[in-house]
Amino acid sequence: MQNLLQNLNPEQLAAVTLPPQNALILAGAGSGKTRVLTTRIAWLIQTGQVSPAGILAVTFTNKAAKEMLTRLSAMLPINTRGMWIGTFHGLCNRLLRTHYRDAALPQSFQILDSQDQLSMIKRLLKAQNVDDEKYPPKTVMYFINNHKDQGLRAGQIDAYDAIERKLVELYALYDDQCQREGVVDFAELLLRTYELLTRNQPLREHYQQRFRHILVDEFQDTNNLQYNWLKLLAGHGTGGGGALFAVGDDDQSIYAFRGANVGNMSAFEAEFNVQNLIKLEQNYRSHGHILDAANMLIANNSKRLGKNLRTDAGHGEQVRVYEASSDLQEAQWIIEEAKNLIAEGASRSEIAVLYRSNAQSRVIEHALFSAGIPYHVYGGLRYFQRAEVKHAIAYLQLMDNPHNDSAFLRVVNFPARGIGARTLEQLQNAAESYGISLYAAVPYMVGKAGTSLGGFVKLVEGVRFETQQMALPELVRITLESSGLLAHYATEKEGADRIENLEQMVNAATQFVSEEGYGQGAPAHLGPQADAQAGEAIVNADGVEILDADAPLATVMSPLSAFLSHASLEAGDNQAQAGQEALQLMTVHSAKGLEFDNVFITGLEEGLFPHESSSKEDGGVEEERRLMYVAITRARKRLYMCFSQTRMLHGQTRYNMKSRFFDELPEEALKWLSPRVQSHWFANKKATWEDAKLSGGSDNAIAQRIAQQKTGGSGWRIGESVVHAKFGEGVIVNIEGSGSNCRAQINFGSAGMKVLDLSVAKLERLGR
DNA sequence: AAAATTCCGATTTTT
DNA sequence: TCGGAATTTT
Repeated sequence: MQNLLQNLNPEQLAAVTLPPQNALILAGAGSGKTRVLTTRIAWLIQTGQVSPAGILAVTFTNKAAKEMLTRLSAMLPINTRGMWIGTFHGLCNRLLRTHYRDAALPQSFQILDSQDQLSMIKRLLKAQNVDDEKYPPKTVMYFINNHKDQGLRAGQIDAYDAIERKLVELYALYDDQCQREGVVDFAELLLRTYELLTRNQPLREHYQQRFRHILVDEFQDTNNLQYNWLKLLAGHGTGGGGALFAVGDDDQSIYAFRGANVGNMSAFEAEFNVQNLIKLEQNYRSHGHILDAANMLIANNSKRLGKNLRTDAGHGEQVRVYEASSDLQEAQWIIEEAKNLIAEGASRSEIAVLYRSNAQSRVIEHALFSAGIPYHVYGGLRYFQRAEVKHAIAYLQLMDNPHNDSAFLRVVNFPARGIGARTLEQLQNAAESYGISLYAAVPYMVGKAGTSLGGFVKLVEGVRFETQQMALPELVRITLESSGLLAHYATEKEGADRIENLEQMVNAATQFVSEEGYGQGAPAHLGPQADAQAGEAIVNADGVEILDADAPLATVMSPLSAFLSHASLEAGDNQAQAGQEALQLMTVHSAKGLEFDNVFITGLEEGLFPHESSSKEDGGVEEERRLMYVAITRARKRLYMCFSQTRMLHGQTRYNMKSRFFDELPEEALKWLSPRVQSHWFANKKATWEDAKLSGGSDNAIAQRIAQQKTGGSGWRIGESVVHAKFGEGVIVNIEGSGSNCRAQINFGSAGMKVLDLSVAKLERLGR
């Protein structure tokens, strides 16, 4: 215990040892948030205030859940099994598996990832003869998901026009189809669980009484459904529920675009009558100048809960700012500085290059590649998303639940076995008219189609039978073999990597079996294991028996089902990073939660960061500012910021102004590395030749770029910075016509793009 | 059924 | 511009 609370600062200590009441912890970046969360759990258990089974800890990502578990088992001598620590989706999965009958799901329901969901919607639109120009599949998907995230079923939506009515209809049809197939999408996991607990009083009360302490990480990222889900479990308004301990940072709320509602923080404070609000403002990560920059920037946001980070570390070095003339040159500069850092002894993995959008990585990657510096890009395809792996998973899914049409269609003719588009169309019609799955419709097919499809069914059934008594890894191996996938890729030229990925799956299954505590030899197909310790049986007043969805999962899921859930809910690592020392390239979003000694924030230009589409939605710029805040607070020792006067985007050269965020940073914390007086025209001219050299451009390319420096005889040049009395600072993007008919297209940033007559408009040159 | 061609979209992302 | 998905050609 002494150990546990050692070295906590007063605020952290206060948070950890709060009485069992609702609490809101405002945890600034680098303030030891995870430490507080895990120490709180350990303290509650060690002081005997709660048993491990009374703990529910919820996170958003598997990574965060895993980290919490790891830290906890280091702190506590006891088994962490009894605690419920996981993601919203993972916990819902567990609840639904246990109470599948009450939730009206088949025991081996399967989880659709976003890809599967989209393809299912496409299929639905086709079957319904819906014009996909008028109702793009993506739009339908967003409509469905957004409403599920709000807790709304199709029947609960008020539609005001024909289009909305159609979307509602499609939503209902989609849900029907999912139900027929026995599949659920990600949002459905949450909504189903919410509805289950709302509807079923004994179940609800059982879990409300069980979970004495509910702890939530990254609370600012919760959407409305998640908030209501927590409210329900915490027994809000019933008096009988547990205490909700929410940890979050409103200044790091950067996921509004996927439904996160920062307002949940203040809603929680008000609705749960929170008496315990603790701010963690002591930062253990960054040097002073970096924190000053972050603090001053974020102060420009309104509606904050209010927080100011402080550090005991000194000022440290200033933030280095660089203005490049082109995106190529920006990349070149980054590489020079990175080389210097490495020469000074910095480890490559302690250098991060952050950007607002993925498209920006290309130029930087190219430059790094040319310079021979190893790098790692975050956010590529994850293991379980790879085509070949998804194919293998589809075969496994069919063995566990043959009515999953997505899985059926994915592999019915892969590897090719002569089942073409016509055959499948017939099959889909049959399935449609009988209201059954494709698999179930196969017996209705006659002739050649019947034979070929029947062969496929026999294949699936055959493997299923053959593997009945096998353990999971063995089952996976046989499936890879019998499906013909291995043989198929063996004939492909580029198949070696794919085969390796497939073989990797046997290892993944082996690892899964040992980590999840399945008896090594347990048959993969078998349902809840007889020898596994059963969950505690509860009988309510009406004599209804409730089985607690307790660990281990083996009590409620067959190893195969569990493995398939795992594959859907945890898509796995992004590519084989080879573990070598490499520069870290990623978007600002994916950098959240990480920290590095040295950080580059790149592309700090109006239109890019803040992104132009953010200025259209209200609160958009404030969210971009929070994003910038996240970016700045990633850095421990050294922070670089850069921007470029010209940039190639979607095949066109764009002329951007420097980001407004520079004006919101303390000048004394910045060190400008590039001369700021240089005119755009001169810089562009220079850029033209430098870029030509960098990219090895031909004379033709050089001439083309120089041709862009046309003036229209107006005295103004493209790329030049100007000031207009009304619109403020801008950059000339294009010049049309000549003489008295000469008009210039000018990007005034937040004031928008304007076309001005140069003989009329009063413009001044900007000597920056 | 594979190969070639056209078309489309383009912020951010986890489950 | 460029990568992927959809469509058409061989």
